[in-house]
Amino acid sequence: MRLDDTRKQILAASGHLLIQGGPGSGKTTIALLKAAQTLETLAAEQHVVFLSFSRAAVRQISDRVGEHLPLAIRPLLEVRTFHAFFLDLVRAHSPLLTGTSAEFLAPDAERQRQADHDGDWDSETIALANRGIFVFDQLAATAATLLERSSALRALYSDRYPLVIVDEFQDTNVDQWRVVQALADKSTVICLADPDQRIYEGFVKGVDEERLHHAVTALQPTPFDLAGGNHRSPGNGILDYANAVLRNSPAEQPSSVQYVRYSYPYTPEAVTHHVVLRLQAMLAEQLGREPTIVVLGPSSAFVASISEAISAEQSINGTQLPAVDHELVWDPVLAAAAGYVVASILEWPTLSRDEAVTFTLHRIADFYRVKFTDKQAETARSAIKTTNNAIKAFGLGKTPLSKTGKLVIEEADKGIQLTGNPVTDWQLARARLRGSKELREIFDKARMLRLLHATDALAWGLTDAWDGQASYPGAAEIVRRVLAEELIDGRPAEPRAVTLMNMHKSKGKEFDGVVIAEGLYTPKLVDPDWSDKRIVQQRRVIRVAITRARHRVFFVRPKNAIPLVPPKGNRPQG
DNA sequence: CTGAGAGTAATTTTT
DNA sequence: TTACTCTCAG
Repeated sequence: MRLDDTRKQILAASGHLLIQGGPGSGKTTIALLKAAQTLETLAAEQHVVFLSFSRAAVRQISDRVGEHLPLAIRPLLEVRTFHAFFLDLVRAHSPLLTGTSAEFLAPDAERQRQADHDGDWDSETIALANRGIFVFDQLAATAATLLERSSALRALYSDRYPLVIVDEFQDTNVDQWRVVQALADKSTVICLADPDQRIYEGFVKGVDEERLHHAVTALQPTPFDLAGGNHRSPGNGILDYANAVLRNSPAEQPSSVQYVRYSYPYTPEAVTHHVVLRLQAMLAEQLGREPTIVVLGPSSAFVASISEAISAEQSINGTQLPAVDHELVWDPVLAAAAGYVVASILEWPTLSRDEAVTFTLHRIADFYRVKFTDKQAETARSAIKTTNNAIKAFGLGKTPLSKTGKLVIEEADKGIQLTGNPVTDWQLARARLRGSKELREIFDKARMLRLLHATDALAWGLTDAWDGQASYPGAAEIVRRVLAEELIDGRPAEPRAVTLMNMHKSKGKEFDGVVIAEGLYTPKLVDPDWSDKRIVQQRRVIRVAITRARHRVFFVRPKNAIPLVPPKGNRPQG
């Protein structure tokens, strides 16, 4: 990359820096160049740390380290997620605060506890942290408190990390900001930010629209703006169009952005299937290689329904559409909980009738504990209660009142013939989950495990568990362990040709082609009934989604959806 | 206490 | 369309 004046100034500057720039403007690149400068001057034991939000982002940054840093100094740059960084800090130093060693509550365990807890969960997580038990959300707060209270610890960390780079600074929450502030006392801090990519403010606790102002006031950084540049999609109008959507300003629609409108009897899922294949063909021809494509939707549930549709071949208008191999990015916790239910059935042959029924019913209750969230409180709560009642009734030798309870007993009495092939046995066990609303739901969610491509690791684990005759003793525990490993330590999978995720999750990623789909009964892309604030926020999300594309964007929208931008001039838009 | 039926609303959360 | 919450009969 040729260095322009702004970049030369950044390399020449010292002290705290605030580097702003839009999607694809090269913030990461200039930060790596700046890091390289510092790395050459480090004393022994010193490192530079580059903090980002997600494992996927860490992976993308790490992949680019090779392009900008000489081999010899690469190990001195630590590219890490906030959480991994804080986890180490808390693990090493929280005994100072709590007097006991640190213990961590994984997300599924946290949600189960939350379901059993009466009263405010946030205050409970603080109480737990005071006893040395940490949920993910308390890691940043604890790290911040430790650094604020102990000048020795602050000095230790600043000495070890003379330069701290903070990615996606606009979306840092208050505790992450406290950590940065504490380190900024002695370390140099570089904040990378795009205020127009604030997509978490308002609903993620502690994320604040004033964050950049706080930083300017507290750190007095030298500001730089890379706004003009665009290295991701130069010359094809995608960025300009995305900015027009952000500002709701009139825009010419570039040929790289196309709309497909659907109406009854076509479903958004089927039309998206068609569009993905068409986009794949267009880009393959344009680029002369297999393109990467992402399908983005406003909600995870809607994206999951698209995933289900494109997993099978279907015909639309007499055209046969082949199934599309793809990856679905999905919250794995609930799918895992459904997986424990399936796995519990794989243990039946080695359990007594009593044990088998009770074990599986407990896993069903756990599923609803995990499902418990503020929004789905009543449904989950009543399912937990009903299942517990069934367990109690069964324990007393009575027939449970609930349908699910009766069905589990019925199935356990039938027994299950397993073969030792984990894949077919898994399907056999899963097929027992039907006949009631609860069992059907668990059946559906267990399907996600296949889509998460967790099944390879699962199959290996189960193969080890097979007792050689009839059963998989300890299967539920193995499933729990395999999935927990995937969740906490798993490196993000290699990007696949087609990926599906919600729009928020796409931030920081890039693909050759992007399909943005909008459903009929699922949340809209924009809705004039929303508050102005929500519309502005949603337009930021759509801009993020559009700018993931290097080459082409397709929208799939209902026929009557209102346009995202007013047409330019008086010409009617096609 | 469970589950059927009616009425209503449909987001986003890194680890 | 689907799924959540509330109400009420059995």
